[in-house]
Amino acid sequence: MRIGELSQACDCPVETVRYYEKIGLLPQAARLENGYRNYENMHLKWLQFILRSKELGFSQDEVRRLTDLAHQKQPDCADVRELLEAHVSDVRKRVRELKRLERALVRLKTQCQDGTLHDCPVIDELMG
Amino acid sequence: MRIGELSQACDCPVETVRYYEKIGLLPQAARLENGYRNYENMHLKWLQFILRSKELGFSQDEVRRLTDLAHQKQPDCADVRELLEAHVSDVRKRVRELKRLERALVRLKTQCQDGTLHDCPVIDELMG
DNA sequence: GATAGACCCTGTAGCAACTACAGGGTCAAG
DNA sequence: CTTGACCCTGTAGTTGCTACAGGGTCTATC
Repeated sequence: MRIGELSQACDCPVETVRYYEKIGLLPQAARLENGYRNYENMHLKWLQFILRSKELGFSQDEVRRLTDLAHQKQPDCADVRELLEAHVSDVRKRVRELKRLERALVRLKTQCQDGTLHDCPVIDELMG
Repeated sequence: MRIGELSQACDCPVETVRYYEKIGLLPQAARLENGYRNYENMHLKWLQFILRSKELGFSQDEVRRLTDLAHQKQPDCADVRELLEAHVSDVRKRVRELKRLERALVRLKTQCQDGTLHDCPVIDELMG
Protein backbone atom coordinates (compact mmCIF):
# COMPACT_ATOMS: atom_id res chain seq x y z
CA MET A 1 0.00 0.00 0.00
CA ARG A 2 1.39 3.41 -0.89
CA ILE A 3 1.03 6.44 1.36
CA GLY A 4 -1.85 7.90 -0.66
CA GLU A 5 -3.97 4.79 -0.26
CA LEU A 6 -3.29 4.59 3.47
CA SER A 7 -4.06 8.27 3.77
CA GLN A 8 -7.39 7.89 1.97
CA ALA A 9 -8.35 4.73 3.84
CA CYS A 10 -7.86 6.52 7.15
CA ASP A 11 -8.99 9.96 6.01
CA CYS A 12 -5.75 11.45 7.25
CA PRO A 13 -3.50 13.79 5.23
CA VAL A 14 -0.32 12.25 3.82
CA GLU A 15 1.81 14.87 5.54
CA THR A 16 0.40 13.78 8.86
CA VAL A 17 1.18 10.14 8.12
CA ARG A 18 4.77 11.04 7.29
CA TYR A 19 4.88 13.20 10.40
CA TYR A 20 3.70 10.33 12.63
CA GLU A 21 6.35 8.11 11.12
CA LYS A 22 9.00 10.75 11.65
CA ILE A 23 8.22 11.20 15.33
CA GLY A 24 7.98 7.44 15.82
CA LEU A 25 4.25 7.14 16.53
CA LEU A 26 3.77 4.97 13.47
CA PRO A 27 6.36 2.24 12.71
CA GLN A 28 8.53 2.89 9.68
CA ALA A 29 7.34 1.52 6.37
CA ALA A 30 9.56 -0.56 4.09
CA ARG A 31 10.56 1.18 0.86
CA LEU A 32 9.98 0.20 -2.75
CA GLU A 33 12.86 0.40 -5.22
CA ASN A 34 11.84 3.92 -6.21
CA GLY A 35 11.95 5.06 -2.59
CA TYR A 36 8.19 5.15 -2.07
CA ARG A 37 6.90 3.95 1.29
CA ASN A 38 5.23 0.55 1.19
CA TYR A 39 2.67 0.06 3.96
CA GLU A 40 1.23 -3.20 5.30
CA ASN A 41 -2.21 -3.81 6.76
CA MET A 42 -0.61 -3.60 10.16
CA HIS A 43 0.17 0.06 9.53
CA LEU A 44 -3.44 0.74 8.65
CA LYS A 45 -4.63 -0.75 11.94
CA TRP A 46 -1.96 1.12 13.81
CA LEU A 47 -2.85 4.43 12.22
CA GLN A 48 -6.54 3.88 12.92
CA PHE A 49 -5.67 3.21 16.53
CA ILE A 50 -3.75 6.49 16.69
CA LEU A 51 -6.52 8.48 15.03
CA ARG A 52 -9.22 7.00 17.24
CA SER A 53 -7.18 7.82 20.33
CA LYS A 54 -6.69 11.39 19.10
CA GLU A 55 -10.42 11.70 18.54
CA LEU A 56 -10.83 10.87 22.18
CA GLY A 57 -8.57 13.78 22.99
CA PHE A 58 -5.47 11.89 24.05
CA SER A 59 -2.26 13.85 23.62
CA GLN A 60 0.57 12.60 21.46
CA ASP A 61 2.36 11.42 24.55
CA GLU A 62 -0.67 9.56 25.82
CA VAL A 63 -1.20 7.99 22.41
CA ARG A 64 2.38 6.83 22.46
CA ARG A 65 1.85 5.18 25.82
CA LEU A 66 -1.35 3.59 24.55
CA THR A 67 0.32 2.15 21.46
CA ASP A 68 3.15 0.89 23.64
CA LEU A 69 0.60 -0.86 25.86
CA ALA A 70 -1.32 -2.14 22.87
CA HIS A 71 1.77 -3.79 21.48
CA GLN A 72 2.99 -5.46 24.61
CA LYS A 73 2.53 -9.22 24.72
CA GLN A 74 0.49 -8.91 27.87
CA PRO A 75 -0.88 -5.39 28.14
CA ASP A 76 -1.70 -4.62 31.75
CA CYS A 77 -5.26 -3.41 31.93
CA ALA A 78 -4.50 -1.47 35.09
CA ASP A 79 -2.12 0.77 33.12
CA VAL A 80 -4.74 1.39 30.48
CA ARG A 81 -7.29 2.16 33.14
CA GLU A 82 -4.93 4.62 34.81
CA LEU A 83 -4.36 6.48 31.54
CA LEU A 84 -8.08 6.54 30.90
CA GLU A 85 -8.91 7.84 34.35
CA ALA A 86 -6.28 10.55 34.25
CA HIS A 87 -7.64 11.62 30.90
CA VAL A 88 -11.26 11.67 32.01
CA SER A 89 -10.42 13.82 35.01
CA ASP A 90 -8.43 16.13 32.77
CA VAL A 91 -11.38 16.50 30.41
CA ARG A 92 -13.69 17.19 33.36
CA LYS A 93 -11.32 19.86 34.62
CA ARG A 94 -11.36 21.56 31.23
CA VAL A 95 -15.16 21.45 31.17
CA ARG A 96 -15.37 23.09 34.60
CA GLU A 97 -12.90 25.76 33.52
CA LEU A 98 -14.83 26.53 30.35
CA LYS A 99 -18.14 26.68 32.21
CA ARG A 100 -16.63 29.19 34.61
CA LEU A 101 -15.51 31.21 31.61
CA GLU A 102 -18.93 31.01 30.06
CA ARG A 103 -20.59 32.34 33.19
CA ALA A 104 -18.13 35.24 33.36
CA LEU A 105 -18.73 36.09 29.70
CA VAL A 106 -22.49 35.93 30.00
CA ARG A 107 -22.34 38.19 33.02
CA LEU A 108 -20.21 40.60 31.00
CA LYS A 109 -22.68 40.44 28.16
CA THR A 110 -25.63 41.42 30.32
CA GLN A 111 -23.91 44.77 30.80
CA CYS A 112 -24.12 45.36 27.09
CA GLN A 113 -27.83 45.99 26.66
CA ASP A 114 -27.78 48.94 24.39
CA GLY A 115 -26.08 48.39 21.05
CA THR A 116 -25.66 52.10 20.48
CA LEU A 117 -24.13 53.03 23.79
CA HIS A 118 -20.93 54.99 23.43
CA ASP A 119 -19.58 54.58 26.90
CA CYS A 120 -19.17 50.82 26.80
CA PRO A 121 -19.42 49.18 30.24
CA VAL A 122 -17.87 45.97 28.91
CA ILE A 123 -14.71 47.76 27.96
CA ASP A 124 -14.80 49.66 31.24
CA GLU A 125 -14.96 46.41 33.14
CA LEU A 126 -12.10 44.89 31.19
CA MET A 127 -10.17 48.09 31.82
CA GLY A 128 -10.47 47.47 35.55
CA MET B 1 8.30 52.37 35.45
CA ARG B 2 10.78 49.73 34.34
CA ILE B 3 9.73 46.42 32.88
CA GLY B 4 10.32 44.52 36.13
CA GLU B 5 7.95 46.72 38.08
CA LEU B 6 5.25 46.49 35.43
CA SER B 7 5.74 42.76 35.31
CA GLN B 8 5.37 42.43 39.08
CA ALA B 9 2.41 44.79 39.23
CA CYS B 10 0.55 42.68 36.67
CA ASP B 11 1.95 39.32 37.73
CA CYS B 12 3.07 38.67 34.19
CA PRO B 13 6.58 37.49 33.21
CA VAL B 14 8.87 40.12 31.70
CA GLU B 15 9.39 37.99 28.61
CA THR B 16 5.67 38.04 28.01
CA VAL B 17 5.54 41.82 28.34
CA ARG B 18 8.32 42.18 25.77
CA TYR B 19 6.54 39.65 23.60
CA TYR B 20 3.26 41.60 23.70
CA GLU B 21 5.15 44.73 22.75
CA LYS B 22 6.89 42.94 19.92
CA ILE B 23 3.69 41.65 18.36
CA GLY B 24 2.04 45.03 18.83
CA LEU B 25 -0.54 44.09 21.46
CA LEU B 26 0.99 46.51 23.92
CA PRO B 27 2.08 49.96 22.68
CA GLN B 28 5.83 50.55 22.60
CA ALA B 29 7.44 52.05 25.64
CA ALA B 30 9.78 55.03 25.49
CA ARG B 31 13.41 54.26 26.28
CA LEU B 32 15.70 55.63 28.96
CA GLU B 33 19.22 56.71 28.04
CA ASN B 34 20.58 53.29 28.89
CA GLY B 35 18.08 51.64 26.56
CA TYR B 36 15.75 50.35 29.28
CA ARG B 37 12.03 50.50 28.56
CA ASN B 38 10.20 53.22 30.48
CA TYR B 39 6.53 52.44 31.04
CA GLU B 40 3.71 54.82 31.92
CA ASN B 41 0.57 54.12 33.93
CA MET B 42 -1.27 53.83 30.65
CA HIS B 43 0.77 50.74 29.83
CA LEU B 44 -0.17 49.17 33.13
CA LYS B 45 -3.88 49.65 32.40
CA TRP B 46 -3.43 48.36 28.90
CA LEU B 47 -1.57 45.27 30.04
CA GLN B 48 -4.21 44.57 32.67
CA PHE B 49 -6.86 44.82 29.97
CA ILE B 50 -4.98 42.30 27.85
CA LEU B 51 -4.48 39.89 30.74
CA ARG B 52 -8.09 40.11 31.84
CA SER B 53 -9.24 39.40 28.29
CA LYS B 54 -6.91 36.41 28.09
CA GLU B 55 -8.30 35.10 31.36
CA LEU B 56 -11.68 35.14 29.69
CA GLY B 57 -10.26 32.93 26.98
CA PHE B 58 -10.06 35.46 24.15
CA SER B 59 -7.44 34.62 21.54
CA GLN B 60 -4.63 37.00 20.70
CA ASP B 61 -6.52 38.11 17.64
CA GLU B 62 -9.70 38.76 19.62
CA VAL B 63 -7.75 40.65 22.27
CA ARG B 64 -6.28 42.78 19.54
CA ARG B 65 -9.74 43.61 18.26
CA LEU B 66 -10.88 44.37 21.81
CA THR B 67 -7.99 46.74 22.47
CA ASP B 68 -8.65 48.40 19.11
CA LEU B 69 -12.28 48.93 20.13
CA ALA B 70 -11.28 50.06 23.60
CA HIS B 71 -9.09 52.77 22.17
CA GLN B 72 -11.46 54.19 19.63
CA LYS B 73 -12.91 57.55 20.53
CA GLN B 74 -16.42 56.13 20.32
CA PRO B 75 -16.25 52.38 20.70
CA ASP B 76 -19.31 50.83 19.12
CA CYS B 77 -20.95 48.60 21.70
CA ALA B 78 -22.45 46.45 18.94
CA ASP B 79 -18.96 45.39 17.84
CA VAL B 80 -18.02 44.48 21.39
CA ARG B 81 -21.24 42.55 21.76
CA GLU B 82 -20.57 40.66 18.55
CA LEU B 83 -17.12 39.61 19.71
CA LEU B 84 -18.51 38.58 23.05
CA GLU B 85 -21.31 36.54 21.52
CA ALA B 86 -19.01 34.79 19.08
CA HIS B 87 -16.72 33.92 21.94
CA VAL B 88 -19.48 32.63 24.18
CA SER B 89 -20.79 30.36 21.46
CA ASP B 90 -17.26 29.14 20.81
CA VAL B 91 -16.80 28.33 24.47
CA ARG B 92 -20.15 26.51 24.50
CA LYS B 93 -19.13 24.49 21.48
CA ARG B 94 -15.93 23.43 23.20
CA VAL B 95 -17.90 22.42 26.29
CA ARG B 96 -20.26 20.25 24.22
CA GLU B 97 -17.32 18.65 22.43
CA LEU B 98 -15.56 17.87 25.70
CA LYS B 99 -18.75 16.45 27.23
CA ARG B 100 -19.13 14.15 24.24
CA LEU B 101 -15.52 13.07 24.76
CA GLU B 102 -16.13 12.47 28.42
CA ARG B 103 -19.10 10.22 27.71
CA ALA B 104 -17.09 8.22 25.18
CA LEU B 105 -14.23 7.80 27.63
CA VAL B 106 -16.47 6.76 30.49
CA ARG B 107 -18.14 4.20 28.25
CA LEU B 108 -14.70 2.91 27.31
CA LYS B 109 -13.74 2.74 30.95
CA THR B 110 -16.73 0.58 31.88
CA GLN B 111 -15.24 -2.10 29.66
CA CYS B 112 -12.21 -2.17 31.87
CA GLN B 113 -13.61 -3.94 34.93
CA ASP B 114 -10.84 -6.33 35.71
CA GLY B 115 -7.49 -4.79 36.41
CA THR B 116 -5.65 -8.04 35.75
CA LEU B 117 -7.27 -8.93 32.45
CA HIS B 118 -4.73 -9.73 29.77
CA ASP B 119 -6.95 -9.42 26.75
CA CYS B 120 -7.77 -5.74 27.14
CA PRO B 121 -11.14 -4.75 25.63
CA VAL B 122 -10.22 -1.07 25.70
CA ILE B 123 -7.27 -1.66 23.44
CA ASP B 124 -9.38 -3.96 21.30
CA GLU B 125 -11.94 -1.24 20.85
CA LEU B 126 -9.35 1.37 19.98
CA MET B 127 -7.90 -1.16 17.54
CA GLY B 128 -11.24 -1.21 15.74
C1' DG C 1 38.62 50.05 42.21
C1' DA C 2 37.09 45.42 41.72
C1' DT C 3 33.40 42.45 41.83
C1' DA C 4 29.04 40.21 42.91
C1' DG C 5 24.25 40.18 42.07
C1' DA C 6 20.05 41.95 40.32
C1' DC C 7 18.27 43.87 36.67
C1' DC C 8 17.98 45.10 31.61
C1' DC C 9 18.81 44.30 26.31
C1' DT C 10 18.41 41.52 21.61
C1' DG C 11 17.84 37.53 19.13
C1' DT C 12 17.03 32.82 18.47
C1' DA C 13 15.33 28.12 19.47
C1' DG C 14 11.96 25.32 21.66
C1' DC C 15 7.06 23.37 22.94
C1' DA C 16 2.41 20.81 20.66
C1' DA C 17 0.73 18.93 16.66
C1' DC C 18 0.57 19.59 12.78
C1' DT C 19 0.21 22.26 7.83
C1' DA C 20 2.14 24.25 3.83
C1' DC C 21 5.35 25.08 0.88
C1' DA C 22 9.89 24.64 -2.14
C1' DG C 23 12.20 22.02 -5.09
C1' DG C 24 12.82 18.04 -6.62
C1' DG C 25 11.90 12.60 -8.60
C1' DT C 26 8.60 8.75 -10.67
C1' DC C 27 5.21 6.79 -13.36
C1' DA C 28 1.17 5.80 -16.35
C1' DA C 29 -1.84 7.58 -19.97
C1' DG C 30 -2.65 9.92 -24.22
C1' DC D 1 7.08 13.40 -25.15
C1' DT D 2 4.52 15.79 -22.26
C1' DT D 3 0.90 16.30 -18.84
C1' DG D 4 -0.73 15.27 -14.43
C1' DA D 5 -1.03 12.60 -10.40
C1' DC D 6 1.55 10.86 -7.20
C1' DC D 7 5.87 10.41 -4.29
C1' DC D 8 10.31 12.22 -1.79
C1' DT D 9 13.06 15.39 1.71
C1' DG D 10 13.56 19.34 4.25
C1' DT D 11 12.32 23.66 6.07
C1' DA D 12 9.25 27.39 7.63
C1' DG D 13 4.84 28.70 9.39
C1' DT D 14 1.00 28.46 12.95
C1' DT D 15 -0.41 30.06 18.50
C1' DG D 16 1.14 31.94 22.64
C1' DC D 17 4.34 32.00 24.82
C1' DT D 18 9.01 30.25 27.51
C1' DA D 19 13.87 29.56 27.89
C1' DC D 20 18.11 30.29 26.83
C1' DA D 21 22.72 32.55 24.92
C1' DG D 22 25.47 36.21 25.16
C1' DG D 23 25.76 40.43 26.15
C1' DG D 24 25.21 45.53 28.91
C1' DT D 25 23.99 48.41 33.34
C1' DC D 26 23.48 49.68 37.94
C1' DT D 27 23.98 49.44 42.94
C1' DA D 28 26.19 47.79 46.99
C1' DT D 29 29.85 45.89 49.34
C1' DC D 30 34.81 44.61 50.27
